[in-house]
Amino acid sequence: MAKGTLPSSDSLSAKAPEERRERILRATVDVVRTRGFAGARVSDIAEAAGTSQGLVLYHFRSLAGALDAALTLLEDEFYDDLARDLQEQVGPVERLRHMADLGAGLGPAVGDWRLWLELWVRALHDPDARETRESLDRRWRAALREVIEEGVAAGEFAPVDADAAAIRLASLMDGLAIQLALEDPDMTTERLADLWWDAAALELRMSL
Amino acid sequence: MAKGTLPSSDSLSAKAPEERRERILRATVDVVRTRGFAGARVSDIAEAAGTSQGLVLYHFRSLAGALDAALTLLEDEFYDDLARDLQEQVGPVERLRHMADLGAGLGPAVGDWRLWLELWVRALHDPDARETRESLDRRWRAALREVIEEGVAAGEFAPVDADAAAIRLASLMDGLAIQLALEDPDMTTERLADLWWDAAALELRMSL
DNA sequence: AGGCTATCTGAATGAGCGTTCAGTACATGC
DNA sequence: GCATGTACTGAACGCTCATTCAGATAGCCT
Repeated sequence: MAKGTLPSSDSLSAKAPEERRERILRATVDVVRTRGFAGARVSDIAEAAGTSQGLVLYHFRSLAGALDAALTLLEDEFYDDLARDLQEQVGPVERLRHMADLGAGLGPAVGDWRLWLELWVRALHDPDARETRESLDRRWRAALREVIEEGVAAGEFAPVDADAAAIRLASLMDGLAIQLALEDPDMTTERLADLWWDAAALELRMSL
Repeated sequence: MAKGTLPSSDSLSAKAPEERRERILRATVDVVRTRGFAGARVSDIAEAAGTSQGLVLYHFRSLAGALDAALTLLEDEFYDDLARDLQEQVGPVERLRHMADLGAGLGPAVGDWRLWLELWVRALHDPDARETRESLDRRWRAALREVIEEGVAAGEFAPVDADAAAIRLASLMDGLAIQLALEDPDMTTERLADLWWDAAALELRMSL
């Protein structure tokens, strides 16, 4: 007992290999979150996952491979979370309100904005990351545009240019989130949600 | 001839040491712009400056020292450029218009948004960078707020909450600029300037 | 002239880190 | 039971890169 691979009767393992792989992926995301893409070391990941360095490389071929895999995991989860989250809301106003909360980091979905910052900078130099972030952004913007169009159709919002409104509101969210991620003294989650919501009201001529 | 340090009679040098130091600083900024903070190597800087690695370390003690110095150079120039640039404009509307152009990367001032992205991420992990970016942001936001207050006082803008409007417009600029920096297919300098200007018009109830 | 200091170079050093590899343990099929 | 493949480990390798260092050069003071 108490050695490398544990037999199926032990407390850990079970369907060991896949579970292990998953653990490493989670660990990779965590490490990127705290150390950043540039600061992520194989040893950090291994330690965070409770495995050897060798295993990280065994499953993902290289550090870059692990980082890429973590990126796509993130992308997939973002899609799923966003879709599920928005389905739960009923009208356009509620959905929009919910998106404000998501951006402010309240919902479980989007996760940490620090990761987004990291992704952006990695996208500056890595084509894979560039594509991932573009895809994520498109998705988020499209969701926003749909909500806006829905609201316009329902007569809850003024008949605005949905495309422009969506890109502006999405960008505003990004910009506000930067301050939040960097812990700017005059930005909090509540203030972010308020500022964004007010901007949305203005943009869409909602009666507050 | 054609060896290490050149005598004062030669085509280069003159007040050599300071000039050399400056060259290295410029080179550092350039390298960060293209390779990023994380990718900047002493050898890159030396090569870009046309000097030896040794000299970079001689002047700045360490790579981190050079990066820090480049950061403060950036900060100083940003202040100067911004102040000078805005002084040249006459009314609040012109100034605001000018800020839109600055953000879009037209003026010579602000420089590349890629650098800002890099700064943000560095700020996530380095306290010095955090302070620099906070200071830069405060400055930019303050300038924006002043222009807004000026416009409100002159009756050109509606009597809005200048603080909220400034932080929103500044954040929107950041968010839009991210797309620009990442060369998102549906963002251009013109579109950025337009989107931002429209948002400002909306926010401040300017009659277009 | 002869030290002294500032400036500058190129090679050497050594640490950090990704990747490779030889080997162990276990499971499965024969 | 034996071979084979998968999962996994820890040590070793080798490369990149910041930093150190032993000089070289040129002005400056005396």
